[in-house]
Amino acid sequence: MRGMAPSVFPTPDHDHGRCTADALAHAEALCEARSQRLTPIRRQVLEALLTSHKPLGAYEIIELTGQEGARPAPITIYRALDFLIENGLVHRIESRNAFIACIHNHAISDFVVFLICERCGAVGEVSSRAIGETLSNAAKAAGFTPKAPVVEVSGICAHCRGV
Amino acid sequence: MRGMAPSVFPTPDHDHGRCTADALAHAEALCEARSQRLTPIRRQVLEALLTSHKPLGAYEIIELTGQEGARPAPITIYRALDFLIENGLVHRIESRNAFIACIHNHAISDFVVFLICERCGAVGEVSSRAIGETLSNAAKAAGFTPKAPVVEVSGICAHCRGV
DNA sequence: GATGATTTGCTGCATTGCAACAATTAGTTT
DNA sequence: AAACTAATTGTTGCAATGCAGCAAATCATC
Repeated sequence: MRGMAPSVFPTPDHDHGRCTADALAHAEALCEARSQRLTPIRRQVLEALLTSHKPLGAYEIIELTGQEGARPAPITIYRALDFLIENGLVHRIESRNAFIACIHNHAISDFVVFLICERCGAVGEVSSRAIGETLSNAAKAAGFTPKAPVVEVSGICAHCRGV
Repeated sequence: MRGMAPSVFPTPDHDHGRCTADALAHAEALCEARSQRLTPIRRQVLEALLTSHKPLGAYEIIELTGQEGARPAPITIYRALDFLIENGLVHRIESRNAFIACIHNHAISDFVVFLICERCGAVGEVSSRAIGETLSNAAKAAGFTPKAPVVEVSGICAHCRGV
């Protein structure tokens, strides 16, 4: 079910618990395979992001992870985020200074476009080979060797536009 | 030598004074046409960006504009930047928290790709209809109504790769 | 020059992000 | 199990980015 037409936006009625659980399982498997440690803190940060399904600022994550009195320091969250981003489990949304869990199973190098709804804050994730190639060609035409493209598009999602 | 394929990266040997002067003249004409005021501060900020030809942080601009003892407050620079961005004279590079003068004469709505050299910091500006359309189509396929795409590509420019 | 709108100055502060070192924990070896 | 090494987390502190709110100055128009 995954692969050909990946769900771009998570529909409001999707099985959220399931999708969170799946993503967590995937994260565990991936860390296992790489001999990386998905420690409690890292797991909590990932869970917070998966649960929200929207981009969260680092300080919002602090709120969400430290319920029981003691809340983690900012640097703790940033370190967990660094780990998750390096392992392709989380993306950083540059235009928002925020972070979002990746619900696709793509490689870190895969080309990704983020569609960010200005109204509800939802983020759609499109992985388009066509765009990647077009972009890559344009870069090369300018003598530029591309590395990590950041493509973030603001707009209004189908749901908010009132389908 | 230039012209049809618009200069993506400013070559290191281009007539810098000329290009700065041209851009300033264009900015003046544009503000005039719109009954907007290109005040001294706004002009100084634009000049600083044009002179550097690289993305500058807001606080770098403060350094560059306040030589004679009194340096402008951050908010002053941010306000000038807001004005310049609204009028399409300056772009914000989200992935760097930095700003760069626009040396093309495109409309605000035009689609622009920034090629950011990781080594020398130079920024190339490509305006590609093909990319714009591909992106727009992908967004629409997801039921998304796009507004302002941010496309920023890190990499190594031709000059630094040692042409 | 009085009036209203725009711009700038000023004070203060919120947000984002990380450095540096100590303490702890996990994993490995003897 | 004790010792050792590497990775992770805690703590303190702070740098960088960005803006709110109000007062003062400037501009445009009548």
